[in-house]
Amino acid sequence: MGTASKALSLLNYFTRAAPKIGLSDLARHSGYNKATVHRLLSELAQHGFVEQIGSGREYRLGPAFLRLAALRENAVPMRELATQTLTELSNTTGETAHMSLLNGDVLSSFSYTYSSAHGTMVMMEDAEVLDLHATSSGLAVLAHSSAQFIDNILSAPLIKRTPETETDPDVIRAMLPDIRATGIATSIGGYEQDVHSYAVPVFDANSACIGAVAVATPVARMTDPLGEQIKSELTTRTATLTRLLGGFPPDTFPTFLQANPPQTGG
Amino acid sequence: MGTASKALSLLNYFTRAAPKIGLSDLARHSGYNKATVHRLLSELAQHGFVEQIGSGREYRLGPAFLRLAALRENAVPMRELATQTLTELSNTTGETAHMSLLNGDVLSSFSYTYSSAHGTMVMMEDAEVLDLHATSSGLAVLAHSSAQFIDNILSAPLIKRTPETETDPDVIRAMLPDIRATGIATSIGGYEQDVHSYAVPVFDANSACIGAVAVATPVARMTDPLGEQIKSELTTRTATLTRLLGGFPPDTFPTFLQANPPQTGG
DNA sequence: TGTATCGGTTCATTATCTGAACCATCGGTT
DNA sequence: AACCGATGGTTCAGATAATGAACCGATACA
Repeated sequence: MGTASKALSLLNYFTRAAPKIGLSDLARHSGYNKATVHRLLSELAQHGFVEQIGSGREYRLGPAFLRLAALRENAVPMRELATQTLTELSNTTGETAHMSLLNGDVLSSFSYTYSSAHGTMVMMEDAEVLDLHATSSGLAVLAHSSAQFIDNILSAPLIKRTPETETDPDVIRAMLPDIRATGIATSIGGYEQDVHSYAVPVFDANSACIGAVAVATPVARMTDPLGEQIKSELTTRTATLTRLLGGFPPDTFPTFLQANPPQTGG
Repeated sequence: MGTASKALSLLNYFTRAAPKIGLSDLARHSGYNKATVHRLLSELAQHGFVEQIGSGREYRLGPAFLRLAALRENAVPMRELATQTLTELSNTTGETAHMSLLNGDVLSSFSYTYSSAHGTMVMMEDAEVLDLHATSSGLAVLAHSSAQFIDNILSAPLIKRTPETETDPDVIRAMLPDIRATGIATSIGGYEQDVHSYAVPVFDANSACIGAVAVATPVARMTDPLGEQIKSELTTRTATLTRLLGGFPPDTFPTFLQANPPQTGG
């Protein structure tokens, strides 16, 4: 692995739950030598990607991301388009809609909208990391990723979030062809107990899967008719979003689901 | 320079004006070998920090920044506090207020608010890079930075943004003691013609200068009374903001400007 | 057809990164 | 006060990964 990758991978250990991390902790988690981590952190700090809190204390993410995120959003106004689609989805289904994006091999929530139709709703958090094996969004992404990526993810230890979480790589692998064929991934209580969700993939201009859009309901509220409605709204609106973002579903993606049938030629 | 720094420094070439950059361009601008740039970009791409647009085409900033910016904002809710201060500033002065943050050696606009008091206002852009030598914010930051940092900035070529832009390092250096003594930096038409601005520095918990808050008016509107009012509002409110952000002005910073006089002991 | 780009790749050379062992410091315990 | 087990940070010989000139294939243009 390249040195730059090592530096960048350190950033993945900062989460909502662990916004500040000490040098030794980071060395332990990453498996790198303390001296290495220190040097990488120094370089990251030089560019504002991390910063130290007290004098000689823990590290946290730096202000550079605010600038770069603004530039990214200016170049690719994803959030705006996504929020629009999600709002439509949560309005028409009366449930929570969210979009997640793949950053390297980390899938994290990007945007979400709630409906005011019910007293209980599935709640989301910004930048929450979604397990690829334990969420409908994760499965949707996995199903449309390269064999190498799938191997990479499934060969790592799979966390058992709930009693319902499937952690057998072979079982998960066996689920993917069906997800590919239908274009829809499902999760019932695999990530959070009492949450039932459907997800469909989002693709970029190279037809690579970059994330997913999902609609989640409390398990008790998910009936067959609601499920059908959600799947229908989800597939058509997400197909539109993919196109708005400049992306194209791959040839293998079930086209009967798309909002507009593909043009022959052009 | 470390390899990680080289990778990170590539990100600085992406701007609002140049959101997409090709491999050869990036190699030229950075001065690194094309093979090196390619390898670094590949590593950045692996982690979602850059992405390629078509098949084998230009690069742009990746989606990882959205996630990391959300985490940063969650850990350090700067934007919220800054926006509040800026809103007060633009309301009481009737002019444009903005805050900039230092990322490594790049100062960029972070947040800004307008007033509706006049028909013409100084306009700002998100993530706009502000020249350290040619803006009041930049001078405020420079004046409270280390000698090494100042040397580093002033030894590089200084862009002449307008006919009024001061580009002589020695002249700029001679301005700094006065800025340090008064706590306020001024720029009249040095960055954008017809813009007069005052800026004061913001400090972190280590008393390092992390950015600046400024109020900018059209040159024609800046009278002595307005200037005095702006400087007064700017210093007191920014001192409060620094404290809210968990920072402390250094001992050398003129304390008579601060909102609350420092406590002896504690 | 010829030229000048482009993005991307190769591989011997070499510069950079690595990591065990080392400080100095801090907080808690005895 | 002495000890312990942490912490963040530093050193330097040896291991490893970064480097860059030259290369390739593709594309665009005249």
